[in-house]
Amino acid sequence: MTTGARIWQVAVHSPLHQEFDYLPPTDVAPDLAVEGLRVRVPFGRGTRVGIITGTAAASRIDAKRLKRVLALIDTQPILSPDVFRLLLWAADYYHYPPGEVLIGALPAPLRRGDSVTARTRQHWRLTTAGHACVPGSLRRAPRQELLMQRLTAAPQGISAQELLADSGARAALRALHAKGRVESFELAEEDAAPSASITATLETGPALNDSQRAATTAIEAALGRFQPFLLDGVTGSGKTEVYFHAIEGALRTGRQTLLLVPEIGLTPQMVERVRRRFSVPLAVLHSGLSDGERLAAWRAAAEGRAPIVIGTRSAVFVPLERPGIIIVDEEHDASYKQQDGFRYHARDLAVVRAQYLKIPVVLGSATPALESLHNCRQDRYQHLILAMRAGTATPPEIRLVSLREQAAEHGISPVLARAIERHLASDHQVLLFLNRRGYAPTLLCHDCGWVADCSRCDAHMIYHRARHLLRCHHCNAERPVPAGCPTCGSPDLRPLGQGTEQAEEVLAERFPAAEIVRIDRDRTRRKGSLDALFQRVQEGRRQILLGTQMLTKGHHLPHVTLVGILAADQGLFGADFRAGERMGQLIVQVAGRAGRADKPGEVLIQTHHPDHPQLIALLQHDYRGFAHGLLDERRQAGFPPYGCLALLRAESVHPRAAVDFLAALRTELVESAPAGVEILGPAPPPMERRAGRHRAQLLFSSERRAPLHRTLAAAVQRLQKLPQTGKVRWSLDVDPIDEY
DNA sequence: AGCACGCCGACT
DNA sequence: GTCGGCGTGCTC
Repeated sequence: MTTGARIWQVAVHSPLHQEFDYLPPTDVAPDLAVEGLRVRVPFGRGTRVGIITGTAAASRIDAKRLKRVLALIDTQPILSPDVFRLLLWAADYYHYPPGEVLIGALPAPLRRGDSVTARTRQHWRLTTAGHACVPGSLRRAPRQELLMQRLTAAPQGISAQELLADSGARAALRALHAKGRVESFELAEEDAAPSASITATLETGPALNDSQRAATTAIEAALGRFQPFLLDGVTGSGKTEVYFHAIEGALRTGRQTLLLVPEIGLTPQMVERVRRRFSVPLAVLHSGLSDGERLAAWRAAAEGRAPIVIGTRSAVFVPLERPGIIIVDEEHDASYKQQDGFRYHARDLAVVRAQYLKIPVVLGSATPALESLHNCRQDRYQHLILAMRAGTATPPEIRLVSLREQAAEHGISPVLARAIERHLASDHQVLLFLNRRGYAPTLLCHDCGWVADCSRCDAHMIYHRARHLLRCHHCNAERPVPAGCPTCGSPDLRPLGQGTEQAEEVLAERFPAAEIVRIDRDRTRRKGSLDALFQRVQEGRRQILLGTQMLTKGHHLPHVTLVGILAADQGLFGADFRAGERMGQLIVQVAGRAGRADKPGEVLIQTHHPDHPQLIALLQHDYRGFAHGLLDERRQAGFPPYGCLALLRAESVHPRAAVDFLAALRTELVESAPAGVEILGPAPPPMERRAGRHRAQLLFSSERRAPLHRTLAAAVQRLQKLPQTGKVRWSLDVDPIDEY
């Protein structure tokens, strides 16, 4: 045995569930610490970028087949130790190829092998004329004023990247340049000064109430050690204010905050609030960025130039130079779970990362996930409960409207109709929730019962009246509305059921004095149109807002006093075990939109099941009681968080291929499966055929994690060797959040 | 995933 | 006689 490692293990972007062994380059010191460095390696016929994950004295691979690393790309690890470790842990936990996980976590230019360190960077500083300017002389141009302030405080100049991290800064900087007050210059990378110390806050927040203060105190006391918190408070209880105090706490100790938010839609709002509050550079990471922008934000976070990093799901993997705290806003939100490829859960990984970093992590929600509540019960998380803020209106009154006793006319019961009249008459807004786009979910032949079905999915096509076509909401197929029934020729084709498009029409007829604002994906496909709609709602009165899921996501709607849920039952009886939890979260989130400040709110829920125990619990404004009821059911059924699940999905264009494939796997696995691991299926998912592919799934369940994990590892091993009869595509989903 | 090798239809 | 369809096999 020699002292130096003779083999480097390298993760390469490839779907193979393994790392690859290479010989080190000939000119490298044998004791060089190489873990985490990027390398260029020969792979197959070409060459690729890889990351060194470890070293070994020997390889299982035949020496003749071993190739040599072509070149080292980095001199420092490309990822921080915690992120490196987190990614490797996640690759193992989610049974996803380590190369894809590691390389996939890098911004695109780094994935291709670009150097992380640019030679020089553009900087800006004040000119002599700029120095002569009186502070406050730009009161009518606040962005320019802010830039001037920051540049005055930094005589050595500030990098363009840092300055331009703020929205609108580009135009402001141009204006100042045109006035001759600022000039740019190039500064070598190594001379670039770290950002000036961060103290100033732009705006002071409202005074904290007792429960906010208690939460803030607990979080600040935990700075510097690992401690998960569940910050549990209804809409209007001031969670954001607690986040801001936590961020301030981290800033005071010179540490960065990683703030995770659900997918775009909410992001611009949160970013704006943070910007207004803190005069520090932000790094913002979301899916809408170009490669260059993403790299710039990533580097600002990794190099510690951005004290606050805000991002969606994938930002959980962004390295931080001086991490202080991680905050996950709306932690129950499903968008934290990646739904294809590497199916990780960013909230869960945030907790793991915080543990590695020995820092606190705050999960905030008005409707926490059952998993998080369970973790509080187990004392793994500290439960911080925010009381309703003083001065806020009493919580809205929630009532069920039974659709058994009174028929709804075009989806609106008389009780709801009267309530709408009443609230509009007092100059308020009404929000109606209907989770179904289009005009009608079915087109039916009145004579023979024919229904318009999608040819590629097991689903009805939705009738869209405005565009006069049929569309499948699962595969987006479109076709014209037939003039007559394709089966019997009858011209009497009728829309059946109700979607938002139809509700809009009905409401316009019933409430001619009100403006109807429909908000759903059909309306807001274009970028920015959602913001425009909400802007109109901010300014308007006597409006009926009608929409889908989108309406539940945290926009402030101060003039809404009545919320109506037109059809609560759709969600209650969904196929999978999370349907009840989702429905409850949805009702509470929508109800949270009703009534603010001085205007008392009212919530009406239309249902055919007014005696449903889950609905009744929600009437008492007792989400936690509701959740604990669901948890008891989960315990009895052995479902998460009392057991672990994994779902193996398979699909193929051939009708039986996916089922056969999974059946073959199952046969191989059951012989060796450890005790306590159940393998159910192959079973058809809720929609057996989708976009022309036939689907099947295998459900793995176990009370304990370890044996499940071993079974899944074995499953993946075999899956790769199984003959691919009929081109079966498969994917494994550990901790699935839905069943299709 | 790439990227090649490998056997069967319509083109200069 | 070739260009090219995507089936299957491999990557240290």
